[in-house]
Amino acid sequence: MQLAEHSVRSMREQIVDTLRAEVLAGAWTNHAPVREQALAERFGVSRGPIRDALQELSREGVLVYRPNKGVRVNTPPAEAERQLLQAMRREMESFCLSQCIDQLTPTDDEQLAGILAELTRACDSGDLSSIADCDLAMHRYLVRSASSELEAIWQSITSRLLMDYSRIDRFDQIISEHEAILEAVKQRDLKSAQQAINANII
Amino acid sequence: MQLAEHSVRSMREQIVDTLRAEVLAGAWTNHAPVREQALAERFGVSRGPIRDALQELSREGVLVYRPNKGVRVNTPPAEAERQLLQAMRREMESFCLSQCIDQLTPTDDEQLAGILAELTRACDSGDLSSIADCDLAMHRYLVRSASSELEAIWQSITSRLLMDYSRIDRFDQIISEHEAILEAVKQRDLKSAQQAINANII
DNA sequence: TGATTGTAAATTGTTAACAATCCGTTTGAC
DNA sequence: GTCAAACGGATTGTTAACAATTTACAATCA
Repeated sequence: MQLAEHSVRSMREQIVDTLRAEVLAGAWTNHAPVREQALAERFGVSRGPIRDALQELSREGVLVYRPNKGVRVNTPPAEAERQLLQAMRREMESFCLSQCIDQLTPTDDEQLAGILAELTRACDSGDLSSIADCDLAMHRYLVRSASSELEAIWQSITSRLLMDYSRIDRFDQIISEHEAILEAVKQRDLKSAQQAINANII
Repeated sequence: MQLAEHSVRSMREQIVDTLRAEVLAGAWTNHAPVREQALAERFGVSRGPIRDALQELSREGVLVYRPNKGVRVNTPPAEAERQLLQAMRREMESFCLSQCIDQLTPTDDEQLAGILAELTRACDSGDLSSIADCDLAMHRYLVRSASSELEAIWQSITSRLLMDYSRIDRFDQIISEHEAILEAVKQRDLKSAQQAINANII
């Protein structure tokens, strides 16, 4: 189960991942526009790579782009749309599990356990940005293990849900849900793993 | 066949739409890499907007990007993946139809009829690029009518299917399938329209 | 006052030059 | 002859300057 070469991450990808984590964790408001120059100075690069990153996040649904006016944080979807997006996310993750579960190695189990450990730490310290990051990282790992092709669609769906982690009040529930996923995956029990994932996607 | 609000299209969007139509119609091979300079000269702009367009098409799944090596045309998905993508496309278009069908106006009917007319012309002249364009345009119109938010995801799914229009041998079937869709939509008959669309997505 | 136009600053869009990287070919040692 | 290092052209990645557009605000007029 070989993942894509992670060592060679372009500048753009790093910026994209950083900004996405911040937006999805609710660190940005959608009232003020995002300014390219400010981000360029923050990351120590020119506006070029910043524009690339903002464009990618717009395509992904985290941000909204309007010609000559820059980008803003997207707004959460209407209820009916949200339900469709969640149904698609469930269907997708179930499929990816069925594709990859029998090809996972103990190394993958360790990777997932590592993410879970980090999630636990994040919950202890109440670091919302890190909680959001770890929660999604676990799901993303399984999707990517099945198909890097589907990962982009999964990310696009998940980003558009704009889940509000700041309204979570029971950190222990998040942890136990992800423990259940990891346990089922470790035992290569497809049905249980799918159930655990469906229970986690609410 | 474009909605009014899209009359002001940025340079990037125009390039993206042009290149996507060509790739999806099978006009490009995936053996040779796509060169930025050649496209820049063809469109009469610098490499900047070209890079933007190629990046967007990569995110969408039409092309595949590799750092420092440019982009290539994507390869069709494996069979299991293809079936998942099609199931998601069906689910999505059914949902969008249910959302928009009661809010469509006679103007929309005319727009759709116009696309169908163009599709018929394209089939008569055997213009594969135009056939692909019109086929997708009809579905896109209905998706966009329901939610511009979902349009990007729909496009991403549809692009990755990399449907091979060059293997179509019965043009009359495409036309009649789309006639059935238009007829059901005109009568605001949700069930029939959903059936007609499901029958068309093979 | 309230609306409208004109102007300047701020911001995004585009370009061309330069830097970094890749890839095929040559060169040279063994 | 084989292999590997080095060279050079081609291509992508980044930057800074410039152009086009938007926005905020002040001046003008009814």
